Amino acid sequence: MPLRPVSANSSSSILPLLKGCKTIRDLNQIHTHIIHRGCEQDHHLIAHFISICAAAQPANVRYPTAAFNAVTTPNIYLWNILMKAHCENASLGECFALFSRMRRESNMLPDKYTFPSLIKACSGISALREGQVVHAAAVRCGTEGDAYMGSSLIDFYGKCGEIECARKVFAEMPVRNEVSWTAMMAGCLNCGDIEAARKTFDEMPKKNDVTWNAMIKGLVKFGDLVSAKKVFDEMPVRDVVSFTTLIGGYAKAGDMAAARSMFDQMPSKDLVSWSALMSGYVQNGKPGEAVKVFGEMWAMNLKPDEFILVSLMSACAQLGSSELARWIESYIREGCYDTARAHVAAALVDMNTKCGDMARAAKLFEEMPQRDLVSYCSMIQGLCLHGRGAEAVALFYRMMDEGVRPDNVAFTVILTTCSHAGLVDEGCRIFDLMTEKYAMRPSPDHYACMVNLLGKSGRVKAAYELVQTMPMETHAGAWGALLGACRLQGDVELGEMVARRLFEVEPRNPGNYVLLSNIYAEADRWLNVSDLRDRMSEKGLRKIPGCSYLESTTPA
DNA sequence: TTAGGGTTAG
Repeated sequence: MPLRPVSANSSSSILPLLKGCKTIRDLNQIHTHIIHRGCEQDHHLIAHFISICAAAQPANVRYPTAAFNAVTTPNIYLWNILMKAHCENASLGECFALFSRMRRESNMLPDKYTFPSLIKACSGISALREGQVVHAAAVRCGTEGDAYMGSSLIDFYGKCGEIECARKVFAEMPVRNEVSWTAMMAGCLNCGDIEAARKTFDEMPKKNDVTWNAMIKGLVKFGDLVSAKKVFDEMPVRDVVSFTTLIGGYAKAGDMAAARSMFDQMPSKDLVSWSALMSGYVQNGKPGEAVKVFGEMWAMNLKPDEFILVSLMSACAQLGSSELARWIESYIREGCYDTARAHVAAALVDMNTKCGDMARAAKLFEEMPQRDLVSYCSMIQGLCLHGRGAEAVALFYRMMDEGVRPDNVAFTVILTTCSHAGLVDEGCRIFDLMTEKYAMRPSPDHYACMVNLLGKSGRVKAAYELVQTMPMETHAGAWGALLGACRLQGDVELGEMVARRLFEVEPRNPGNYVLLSNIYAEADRWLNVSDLRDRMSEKGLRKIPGCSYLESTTPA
């Protein structure tokens, strides 16, 4: 932002310039100005500086903290502004460190403006114990009767699933407003208690847009689109959020025709609504449609944000188009987007691996300031996709060494990789790590990966023993994989036993009958084959014939 | 100062 000359030696001439700042670079120039003009002790100006820093990109708390540190006697207002900036942009640890510093360095008590932002920071990551500490401190400071405080606490307990605590705060509030009622209702929805949410909704003395939209969202979350649409229709005035919530609901339910129709009915659209439509197409495996929507936006001269670009990259990854991938990358570079942001960086890596440019993906991956779980998984999966199983396993170990904790998805990715690459010992070691080091309960999918892995290497008995240790009921995925392994190894006896279990849980899946039939056929047990085919006909089951591109295009 | 909509990996 170009600086105009400042005429007066006062904060009033700097303030308008400050309000126009969008990036940290702009703020850097203004800060120089503040120092140069000797306005460093101006509480009003510094407060504005801190809150604008908190909203600027890239987010950063060191800079506003430095401006704050230069103030010799900051008042409570300034402390609270800095606290809010931390709560919005720093880790919870840094927020608490600032809170301790405030208690230590100032002789002021935190007030009713200090606590809501701290509580909100705890709600954001469902940090129940930390939030309870803040709640206790707020009680000691005598701020608990405040409406903002109460609403923050209701929201916090609701988001942490502690609905009884939320109710207690709500019941004890001397004055409730729309925010506290809505937070209470959203808490019920978060805990899955639709009836209680509905009751709260009906009992509310006054509703606003946020209330109505929270109710729609809650119904969408539980897959009750009919009720969600009914509430939407009952709303006195529908805003862009109501439409977008419903678009997301239809997309989640796989009804993209309804989502598109809702989108077309919107009186006005914002970036979030465009993003909801695009990601809907991506999630429903319609990348071409997503790219078309991007084209529509492009034609309207709208500048996409990072959310939209991530969806576009995901669509491109599904299409596998290296040409589009190159275009997107150059567009992102020229548009001054922040490629270091976790979602953007991970999507870039994923897109490049799936569009065939492993070298580019690896370069982007290594250049990331910090690699998170998703980018590691994208890269591991990319290596698997390109038949580089051993490197994928090595990367998985590097991820753990870097202190990134693998989750369920990460274990599925790496176990699938081991299975594809035939890395039996590695797979078994990683499966043990999952249960022993990380104390995680493997899902049926993880068992299915292990069965595939053991089965492919001829260890069908070990696969069977593993499936028997599964704590859940007979699971079609894992047992189906075991039947496949029996066929591969020609184990008729075990195959019969496994098939019996599968026929119980999936009596109408022809695939299981066909697999067993193939096992019999390969053992020349034609009488059994014929019996099994009779059973299939009795049940009216037919296997849909498999068809490959080669078969369908080869002349007979 | 508090409550509502969209993003990534299996």
